Amino acid sequence: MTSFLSGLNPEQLEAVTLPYQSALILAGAGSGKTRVLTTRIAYLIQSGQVSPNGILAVTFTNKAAREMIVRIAAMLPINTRGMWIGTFHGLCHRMLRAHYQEAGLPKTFQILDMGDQQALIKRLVKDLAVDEKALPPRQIQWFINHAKEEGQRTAHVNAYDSFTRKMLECYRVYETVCMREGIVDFAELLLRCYELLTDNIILRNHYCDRFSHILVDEFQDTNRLQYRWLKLLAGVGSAKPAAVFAVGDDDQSIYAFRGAYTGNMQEFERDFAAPKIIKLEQNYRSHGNILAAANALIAHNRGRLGKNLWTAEGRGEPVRVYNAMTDIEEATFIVDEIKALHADGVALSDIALLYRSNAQSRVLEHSLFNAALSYRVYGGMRFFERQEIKHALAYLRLIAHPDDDQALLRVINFPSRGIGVRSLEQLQDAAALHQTSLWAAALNKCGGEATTISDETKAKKGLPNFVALIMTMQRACADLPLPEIIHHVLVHSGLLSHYGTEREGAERLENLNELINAATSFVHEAEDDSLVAFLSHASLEGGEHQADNYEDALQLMTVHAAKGLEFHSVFLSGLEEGLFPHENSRNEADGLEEERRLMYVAATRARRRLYLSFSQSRLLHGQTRYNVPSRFIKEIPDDLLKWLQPRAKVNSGSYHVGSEQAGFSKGTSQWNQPATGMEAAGRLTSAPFEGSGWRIGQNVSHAKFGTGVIINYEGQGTDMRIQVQFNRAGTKWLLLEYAKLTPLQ
DNA sequence: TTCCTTGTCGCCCGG
DNA sequence: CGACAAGGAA
Repeated sequence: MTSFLSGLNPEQLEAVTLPYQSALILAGAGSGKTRVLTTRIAYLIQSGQVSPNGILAVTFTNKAAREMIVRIAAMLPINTRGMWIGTFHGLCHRMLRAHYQEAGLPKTFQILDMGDQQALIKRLVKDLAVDEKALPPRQIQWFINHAKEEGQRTAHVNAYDSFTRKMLECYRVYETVCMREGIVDFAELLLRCYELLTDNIILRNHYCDRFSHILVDEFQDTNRLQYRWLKLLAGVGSAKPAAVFAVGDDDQSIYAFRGAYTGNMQEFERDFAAPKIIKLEQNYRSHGNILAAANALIAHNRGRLGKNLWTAEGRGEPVRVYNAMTDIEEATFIVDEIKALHADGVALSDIALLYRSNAQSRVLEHSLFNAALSYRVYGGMRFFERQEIKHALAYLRLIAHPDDDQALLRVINFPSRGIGVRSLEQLQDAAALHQTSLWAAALNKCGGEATTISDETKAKKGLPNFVALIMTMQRACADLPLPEIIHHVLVHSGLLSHYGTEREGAERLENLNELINAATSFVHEAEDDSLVAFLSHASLEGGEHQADNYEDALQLMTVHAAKGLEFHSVFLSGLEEGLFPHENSRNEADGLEEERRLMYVAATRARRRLYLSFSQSRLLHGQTRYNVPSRFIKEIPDDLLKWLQPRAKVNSGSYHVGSEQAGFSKGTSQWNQPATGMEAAGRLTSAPFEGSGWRIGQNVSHAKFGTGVIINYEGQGTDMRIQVQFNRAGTKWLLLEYAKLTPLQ
């Protein structure tokens, strides 16, 4: 039975075999954290201390949850279904579905993702006639989520100033609408579940009795509400509290900006009466120099719980540093280096190219593309967030739950069926008047009329047509299996034919087809294969469709996205003040320290080779910026670094002439002046267009608009139109024949 | 109503 | 620079 215990180091073994008690495991990067967690679960079950039903394990990502299940299944020949393993949100969702009545939710309640939530708030802001400039929807969204993550309902928020009062007003209205429409956002899943367990003693006792062992991954990322939820579920203070096994690393806490509270780690010991803190400090991933660099860097942070990683491996290679003139040259260097590594036998998929913010990826991608290196960018648009998928899901949501205004607004006129802003306004007024959902208002308006419409009466237009469509779908789909429901909806909504005729529609059609495939595999895997369950799955999972590509490709991602991963070689680009550490971190308390932890996470991703690079100039947001090297480079001892020189001749020749000059000439724009006529002309170079007698860059005068410069033209002969940028009147297209322009100079 | 031009604004990101 | 929203013209 101890087979899976062999190979553990003493600290790991101690953690895995702890007696029935709460414990905090400080697990450094690459110290075998996941192995300890999964082995602990296997050990508890194998030794008969708990049945699978008594286990609850919580993670932050679906990926981590899946990995945990797979690894446990590999160790134990048992059905993992009995255990509750999932994300905080997934587990809360599960409880709310099981007890929707006690939680005061409709049976078919739907989950809002971030995009849905933002759209809803925008809609409300419009209705409230609030000034969007003074109260940006993004900020309102942040306010609401933040309040909920602190466990605060509208009644609990202190609003002393007018700004907060306005925010609070939005929060109130938002809550009312969510209740009426039966929708729930991510933070609400947690808060609602927390309140359910607080208010309902019978339920709470049931779950407290059931889960005797609770295991938490990435504990440093928990927010205050999650912490309280854990306390409640563990029955802290009761006669027999659960044993909570919390694994985390304060040095890798990089989500403070979304509510993670590292104080949870300090308070855990006291609140959960945990007699034991175990440190896992042996690193099995990186060579010595890389670890030494990471340790030296993170030592600059204060208030750490204290931990120093070491390795039994040798020192390995030094950390390489490259100083580039421009961002383009930096990219060229990285590409050359990756080619060399690849030629030496390192798989592309074992090399990561990391950056602080997504905006940096463009230049890098450009160079990779030109060098014909295959690469894969993580963190872009996710499957269930695509426009066409959102539209399809909206129809599905209406079938399951027609009071969902959000979904209705999304597709009431898509594909267009003649319901314009006017009819929509009337509908919204009617709904507001009776305090009902739009759907109810629509039914009211159409009376019994709509229900009698059969398929032949296509002549009917507008609202009645839409109402009939949804009702027909509801009837038709009542007894169909999920994939067929989706197929039916795609056909009858007109989405398929709409995208079939659109010029860029081929990929969208493919995605819609993929949606049916996703539903098919969902039906096979999930216990509950209903439409409502699938919709929840779509919101909670977001769809990480990245495992399907097995081509050997370089990995591009942000440092945040790289957490938890490891690679043979890691390139960390853009190590410049203002970029990394990011300038926005200057205003935040603990901002710099969080940036340093981010850097620590980045460095500890590398097994064998770590490259740090920075550039003296960089084009960002359409402006060339001149940066100084990141302080983080200076925080690494010199004897661990190896400064690389720019490659000689062939390469340097091309980038010095090309990009450096471009960088400096564009540098004039740093004064932020609007482009003058001369500049515009200079960029395009004077180009006469045939037979007209005019040329681009020509200064001209117009009777009404004043003076300006020709910047473009189209057509020919009497149809020729020219575009003139006037000094006062802006840019205009004019028919050359009638414009009566006077040439100047 | 749709298409196209014009203006604004921008960080990191899981569920 | 680009994505996206808002407003004007056909």
